[in-house]
Amino acid sequence: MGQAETVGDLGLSVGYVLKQVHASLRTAMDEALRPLDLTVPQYACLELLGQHPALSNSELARRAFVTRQSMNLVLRRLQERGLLTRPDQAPQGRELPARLTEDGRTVLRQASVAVRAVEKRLFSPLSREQQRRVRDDLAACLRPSGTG
Amino acid sequence: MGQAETVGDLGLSVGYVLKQVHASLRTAMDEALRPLDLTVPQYACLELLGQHPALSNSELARRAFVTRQSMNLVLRRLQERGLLTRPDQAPQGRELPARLTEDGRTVLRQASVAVRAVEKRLFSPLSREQQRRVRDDLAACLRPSGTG
DNA sequence: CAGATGTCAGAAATACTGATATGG
DNA sequence: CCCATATCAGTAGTTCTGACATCT
Repeated sequence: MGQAETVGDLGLSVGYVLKQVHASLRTAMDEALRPLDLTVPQYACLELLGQHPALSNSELARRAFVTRQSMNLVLRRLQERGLLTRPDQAPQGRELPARLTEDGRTVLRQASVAVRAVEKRLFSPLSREQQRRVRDDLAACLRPSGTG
Repeated sequence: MGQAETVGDLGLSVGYVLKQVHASLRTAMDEALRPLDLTVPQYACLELLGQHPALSNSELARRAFVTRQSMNLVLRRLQERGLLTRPDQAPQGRELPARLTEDGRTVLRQASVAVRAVEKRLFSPLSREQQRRVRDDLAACLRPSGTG
């Protein structure tokens, strides 16, 4: 092993470790949300609407890291289940602001509890101070993001 | 008001920030690997084989966070391109250990350079010390829970 | 028999691309 | 005209599920 120029060990790569934790989080969230019949994108949609009512499809897609097309399907499904409503006509422009129904808020509350429990368990090896530091450090990598 | 029990702000959730950084990393890696005609799973496969020769399909799938079926397709594609080889017959058991070809090593070297540049840029807001700390803290979240 | 592996097949969700229409 | 939005359509890559055979 004389490769000093390469990363040498994937375990030493911040990106690879990040991917591992993300995969663990995703899997755990899937399991936690399954009893509520929610996928992660569906939960993300509800959570976003809970905190930012009347977001449009495109805006929800951006914040949930999915395409507009995918978020469109998510919105339809959640609307079918009566968890949210969208106006038939755009109040202004083309945006159709989505809003949670009473049922939607109820499901969101249950989902939030489940997801927060998952996060708490996953990051339990870290102190609150460490968790705050990790969050802030990671957030610092998003600001300059010319990447998009 | 009245909802003081919820997270309140997704930006304060370690998981959400983690997801954002992961999405940025994934997008940037996609762009960096496109000129080499490699997808992220394909790159992951090459990188894993570069560091751990003769890994089997199932083992590669686990470490790359994809299903056996998906990794099977990845291996076929890379084999078609002559970047790796697999024995026609299993040396022992059912495992078909994959190995990089000379071309595979060449492509991997180029891909590694590109990906490391992406990581370096993404985490540039952090000092080397901060990067090390984030990596170690995240790694600490992987040891206990066998979730993923 | 149990367990891991490789592989095949079908259904489902998602992304990418392109196109259309509408509104600012 | 340019841009963002909503939506539809087609293609592709991925996942999930189930299944089967092989080897330890």
